[in-house]
Amino acid sequence: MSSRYNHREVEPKWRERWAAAGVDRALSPDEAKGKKKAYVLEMFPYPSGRIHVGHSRNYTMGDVIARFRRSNGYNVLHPMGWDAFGLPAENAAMERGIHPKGWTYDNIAAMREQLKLLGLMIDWSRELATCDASYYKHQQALFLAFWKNDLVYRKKQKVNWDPVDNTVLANEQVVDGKGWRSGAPVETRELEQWMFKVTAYAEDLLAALEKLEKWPDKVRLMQTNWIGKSQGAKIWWDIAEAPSFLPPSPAGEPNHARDPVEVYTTRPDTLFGASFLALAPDHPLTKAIAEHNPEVARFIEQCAQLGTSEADIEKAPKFGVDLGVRVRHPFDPDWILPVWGANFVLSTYGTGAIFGSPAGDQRDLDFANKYKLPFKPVVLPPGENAATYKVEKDAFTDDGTLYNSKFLDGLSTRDAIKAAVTELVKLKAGEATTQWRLRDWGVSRQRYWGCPIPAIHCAKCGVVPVPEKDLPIALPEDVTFDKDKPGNPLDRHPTWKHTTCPQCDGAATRETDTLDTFVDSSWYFARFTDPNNKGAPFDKKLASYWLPVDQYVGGVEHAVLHLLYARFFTRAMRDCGFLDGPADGEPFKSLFTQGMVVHETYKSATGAWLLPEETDVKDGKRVELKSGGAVEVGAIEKMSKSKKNVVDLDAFVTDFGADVARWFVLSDSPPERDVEWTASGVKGAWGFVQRVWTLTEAHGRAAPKVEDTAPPSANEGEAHALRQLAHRAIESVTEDIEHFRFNVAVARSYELVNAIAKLKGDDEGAVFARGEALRILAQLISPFMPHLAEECWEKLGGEGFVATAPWPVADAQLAARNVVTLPIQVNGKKRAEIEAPKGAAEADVRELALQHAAVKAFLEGVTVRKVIVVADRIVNIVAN
RNA sequence: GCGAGCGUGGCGAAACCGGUAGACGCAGCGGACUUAAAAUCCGUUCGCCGCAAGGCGGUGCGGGUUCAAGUCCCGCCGCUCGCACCA
Repeated sequence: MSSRYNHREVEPKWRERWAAAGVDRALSPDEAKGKKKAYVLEMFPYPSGRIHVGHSRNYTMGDVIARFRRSNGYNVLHPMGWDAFGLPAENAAMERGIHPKGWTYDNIAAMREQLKLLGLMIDWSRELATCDASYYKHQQALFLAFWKNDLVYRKKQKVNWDPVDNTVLANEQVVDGKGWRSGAPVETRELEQWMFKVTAYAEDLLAALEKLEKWPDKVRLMQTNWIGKSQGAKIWWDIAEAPSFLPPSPAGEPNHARDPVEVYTTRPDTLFGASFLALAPDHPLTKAIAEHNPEVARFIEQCAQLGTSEADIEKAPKFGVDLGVRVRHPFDPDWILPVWGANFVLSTYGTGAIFGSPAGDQRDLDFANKYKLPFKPVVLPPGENAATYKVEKDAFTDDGTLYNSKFLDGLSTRDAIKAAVTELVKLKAGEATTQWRLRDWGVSRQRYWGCPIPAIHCAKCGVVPVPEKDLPIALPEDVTFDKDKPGNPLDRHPTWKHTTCPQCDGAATRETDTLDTFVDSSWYFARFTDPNNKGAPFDKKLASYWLPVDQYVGGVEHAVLHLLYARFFTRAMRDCGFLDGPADGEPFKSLFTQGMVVHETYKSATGAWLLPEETDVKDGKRVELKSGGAVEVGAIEKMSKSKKNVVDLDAFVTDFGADVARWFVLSDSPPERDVEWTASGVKGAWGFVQRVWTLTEAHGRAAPKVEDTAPPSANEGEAHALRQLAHRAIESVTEDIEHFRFNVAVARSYELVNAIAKLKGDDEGAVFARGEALRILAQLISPFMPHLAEECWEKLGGEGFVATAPWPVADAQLAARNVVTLPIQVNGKKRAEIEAPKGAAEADVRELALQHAAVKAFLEGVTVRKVIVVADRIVNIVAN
């Protein structure tokens, strides 16, 4: 009689045995002589509290790859750590009076235990947390090195300011232009901020994308667009008229009343369609006028309330104000245009000033229509007539032929751009220029729970770096988070910031800004190569051995910022002498962006979110367990704590086991797409686990070894068919894992199990074929369900761990398909099937197809015009 | 608003480089076993017409290219992600 598979005993047993045998450990380069290395990494988690099954997908995918590589003889590095600085810890501190440090470390302890339950093959000896001084000490050293190498500077930047809470707001803390806690309208303030010179590498960050062949095209495209290299022109517009209040200044000094306004455009060809100039609200000229013109001042104020989020600014209705300045058209001194301030002009791109050419740009058109500014079209779309073509509500932004444009008339868009630039250069009114959308990275945060910036402000010496011997600059722990004492706790700490200047020994203050948490995650993958190094961020040799990360797995939401910053950091670390490799500066050789786990959301009668386990289905309706009241079933959304649509990992593993969770999140949906967590899916995975175990146990004897010769009866009839299928499964699953088609690998495993169950009989051949297939099955599922696979492996008399056994190799002869089924189409519609030997000659196949009775019926009365034979695939007969 | 992606049965999906649409799983239906249920096993399941053989239609919508389109091109619709201080 077969016993039920008991995951509660089996799973912890194997985890203990793996740990005792050190299966999870990465070998040192010396120990691993002769082995290839594989560095597999999942984006490390923020320790937000507890792990739910949604998180597990990302780590399971990485684990499948890590285990697969281990089985294929690689020296595998698969580490885990914590992205432990950040806002939620401070929010928890404010809301619940807990210290961010205690909250964070408690969460880490809980989540570590949960992750261990999953049976991930992780080298826990390399665990790190970015909030440890032992980690951020080295980050401060990197900051100082970047500073020394001219990759760090200070600059004024706009921030969202909450005037009630007296604090800087993150974009996500601005809701409808108001602070999320105070509800006060947001103001924009300028603060002196620390910047990383990412743009120093703009050209290389762009060019190198082409070589990242194992990154998804969509991510490369998003990065390309983000970097946004564009060719265009700067144009200088002479001022014809300016308000008299703009103060005059001596020659040679900047003067808003006299200096031309510089504009950047990618479309100088549309200059004759210019209707106005528009400046950003924080353009120097706009600001200078606002000092004397209340209407312009109000305009700036209104813009400030939009916050700093580009999405919010661009979604807002367009508005502007006439600045009272008039400029001359570069191609016609008598043509005078108005200068406006406009909310849709971004100060962070180009020169913060544009010329509006309404017929050729939708935003310019909307603006011109709103303020009744006259304009005319200058680009004629292909196929349109100049006499009748009109632009009213829809701008034409594509290429066409120039008209209404004097010397540019008749030229194509492309030629006209060149001609216009040539003319601008001749008139000394402009020049060709390359523009980037990419900006330098502002890393200052006015927050407590982050890495302190190692700088000192001295009244005499200015801003001075902290000497390296004084690192780490550690966060003080005695801080308060009272709601009524707002601002940065570091800044208001009574003693922490007071120090002496390392240069003049005079009284000085520490920098109280901390680093953006994106900095923490920009180099952690390098630290993992040598996580316990006390004297340096990491050893050069170890980093060169392990880097780049061979397989990086994470959410597509990081497609731009995190990945770009990490690419910048690797280059910067290399150029500052920390890294020898990878020479191309690319940290991640292969990238996979996985989909999320989504789940239905539930709301009680009172409108409160409910956990799935707080509800049940009764008579086809979902009800609240506690009250019996009706539950409103909401949208299927990404599992998140706030909507409570989460399934906690501990409880699930207790009920069903880690293997069921792992199998489920990889089944059904392709890894890059979202997967919905459902009870029926769990049931399916559970049933599969039981079935594999039942079949293995029922077999009741050791499986043949790889080197054993099959008895002749195993190569006949059904036994032979099972052997073929098993060896084809090896080929397929191996390919599927290589290409991240985990859901297909799962389907192949089902097919194999179905075939094993189907083969009856206890003769020598059947026993051999079944034993062999079960052994192969245990190996093929071992990266997905490692605990079950070990138990089966042991039952089948396998030596050692299945986790360290060499990956099975398909017998090419058994896996080969000698006969193929070819569909025969007549005029593209399938009419028959024929069987033909693989690689059969085209003429033979053609003949077979034409002679087929069913085909002949369709060819009666028509002439065969053409017969297309695609070898081993299809035959299509064209006839009429 | 801008940039990117996705859309296939009742449901999750598969389909390699343009070559049999629906593998595999879930759910359903029919049956076997059983006092009964659960579990298990066997069969069946895209729609329409047909006793059947078979035929016709079908991959969000509308066009196009091709001997052949889920796959390529153009235009829509819907959803998801990112937009620089969430991580």
